[in-house]
Amino acid sequence: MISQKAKYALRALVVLARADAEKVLFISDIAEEQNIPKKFLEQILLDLKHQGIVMSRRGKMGGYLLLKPAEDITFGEVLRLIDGPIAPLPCLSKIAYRRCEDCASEATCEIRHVFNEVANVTRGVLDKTTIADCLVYGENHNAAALLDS
Amino acid sequence: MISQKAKYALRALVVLARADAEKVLFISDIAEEQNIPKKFLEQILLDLKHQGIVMSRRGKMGGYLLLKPAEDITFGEVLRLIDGPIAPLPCLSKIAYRRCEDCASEATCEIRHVFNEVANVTRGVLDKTTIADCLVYGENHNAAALLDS
DNA sequence: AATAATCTCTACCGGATCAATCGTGTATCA
DNA sequence: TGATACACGATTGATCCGGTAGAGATTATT
Repeated sequence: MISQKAKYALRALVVLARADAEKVLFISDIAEEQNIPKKFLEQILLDLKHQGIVMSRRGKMGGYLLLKPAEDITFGEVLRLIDGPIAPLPCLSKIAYRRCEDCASEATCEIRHVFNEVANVTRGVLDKTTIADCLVYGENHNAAALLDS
Repeated sequence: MISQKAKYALRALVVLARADAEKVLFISDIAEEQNIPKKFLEQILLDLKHQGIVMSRRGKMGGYLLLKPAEDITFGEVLRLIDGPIAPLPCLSKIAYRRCEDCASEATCEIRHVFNEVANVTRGVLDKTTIADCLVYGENHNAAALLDS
């Protein structure tokens, strides 16, 4: 399960991507559209800003906008920075490798290859999918909403 | 990341699978071989017993053994029962579906398809891999240990 | 019958993490 | 100058994680 925070981050980025480039959006507007607690979203966008994914302008008429094109922001990137490693075991993480202390040896660890395979397939999806790939789904918003109900 | 508990569970099952069928193993022997805190492993094996994966015999000379052949115990099964759903979103779980409260509609949710794809590929690995698939790696234990060091 | 070795089960604990919320500060525009 | 935005650190309450403690039940051995 990914965290609520990561979910919010991804959805906020989609909203920003949907807006015209160069146009700044208020935190409050994004929060309202996506049902995200405003103060929580502040933190999240601040994190994304520190990681160079979005930019902000302060003061009245301030707001947020994407710093990179949506095609260049992958799900993997966002998830790693919000939730940490994607790998299911610390000894398989690329960004935060850590030995399993209780494990005698990585070569003979009985379960490591299985989770290595898991890590590879999930990275396969997450590192190739970008925020831009989500934009199509927002288009016929109303039609889809009807279908779902 | 999977939990420590799940890791222990899987490794304990591998140990049980490696023993002759019908032979009961002490918790303490499994714990020692795999560096698992004994009291914690007690709880884990009890869980696995309640789920019908292992059997126990009480009293002196008691112990645990597999209730099903190792080929029939999948990683997915064990992970679901220890760590809960494999799906990265509650609205994608098969064993514990739950609507995302903040999400307006599943059909228009911008990120749902991406995580659905993730869920499918990870389930693809975890539900086809069994405890028996791990047994080969334990065989030339010593050779592999040397290579790893 | 006593004893020792095992599993059974419930309760508990400290620390970490999660999902927010609060409050204050700072920049900017009208 | 005042209103409106973001900036940022602190705090909170709930839950989970990893593990420990201890009493009890069951069985084998002596």
